[in-house]
Amino acid sequence: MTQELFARYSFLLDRTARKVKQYAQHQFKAGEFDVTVDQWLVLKNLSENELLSQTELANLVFKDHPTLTRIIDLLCKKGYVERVPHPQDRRSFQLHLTDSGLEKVSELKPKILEIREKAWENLTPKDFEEFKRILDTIYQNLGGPSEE
Amino acid sequence: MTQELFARYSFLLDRTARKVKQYAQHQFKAGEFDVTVDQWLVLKNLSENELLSQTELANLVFKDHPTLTRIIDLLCKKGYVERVPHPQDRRSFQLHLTDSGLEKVSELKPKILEIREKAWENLTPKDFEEFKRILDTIYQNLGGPSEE
DNA sequence: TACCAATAGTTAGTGTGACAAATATATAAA
DNA sequence: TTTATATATTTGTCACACTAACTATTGGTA
Repeated sequence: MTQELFARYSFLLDRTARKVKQYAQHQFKAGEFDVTVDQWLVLKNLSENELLSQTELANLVFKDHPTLTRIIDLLCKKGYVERVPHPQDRRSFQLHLTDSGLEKVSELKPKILEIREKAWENLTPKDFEEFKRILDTIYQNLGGPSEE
Repeated sequence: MTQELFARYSFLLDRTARKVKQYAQHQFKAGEFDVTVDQWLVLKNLSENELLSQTELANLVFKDHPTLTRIIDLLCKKGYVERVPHPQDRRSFQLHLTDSGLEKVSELKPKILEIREKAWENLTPKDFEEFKRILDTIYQNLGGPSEE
């Protein structure tokens, strides 16, 4: 009987994740941020780790390689990122934020933190801990690597 | 400073939702279920509510109309669902599970409940309550309708 | 040196999500 | 009745997730 509930929770999880993304995307659009939510995730990680390869970046943001290839294509087209040939390994690139990309990150960072905050109204720091613990447990139950 | 954490939680939420879907999809494929996770959600809701219109169904599963149109197209192509013209309103359809669709639902239902259960190992019923409460709060914070 | 498996990245195909716009029909107002 | 507005669904476009297949390169090994 509780079994029936499990399916329900996976539904709520999916629905909420989509809502969170959709809400952020609306705010991004309203503020004319010129990037999508996923593009922002990539930009932000690049600003925190220079000279990553695409594989390293893929592991950081938990996206697969084809998806990342396309996101980077788009960010290159927008002039925020450059693919620099790796000096030793001709198969790979070092990803590099352009000046324009750096500027974009510092411009958007505070605005996006503010947008993200909205979701957590009426919730306590203890709730965050519980939420994180449950999400991580689910992730690991399904074969994901545990958080370091 | 806690601000930085918020962005992190939205990342974990997205990552976990994708993992849950990915895990289920792998099991669906291994079991040759012949439907995707989203197609299953639609089938299941149709089995619980006969003669829905697409709009009613869209509201149940929280998908937008174009997405639902396409999922139903695929389910029709697979022979699980039929669009029956609405007797009074020529704009709309009544969605109808075929015999094959009914059979598919009863065949898959127990298997899928079992798959869903996996995510909740090491978690208590109290955790489920907390999780549901937090997810619903986030959903409502971002403008979603509250649960009835 | 020649072969071979592993790795980095890309491309193509399908399904889904969001959004805008179009079509057809229904209903209400003038 | 005519007009206006609202509703049900579809179509088109872009972005992302996942799979499979492909190219190029690397590094180990016979």
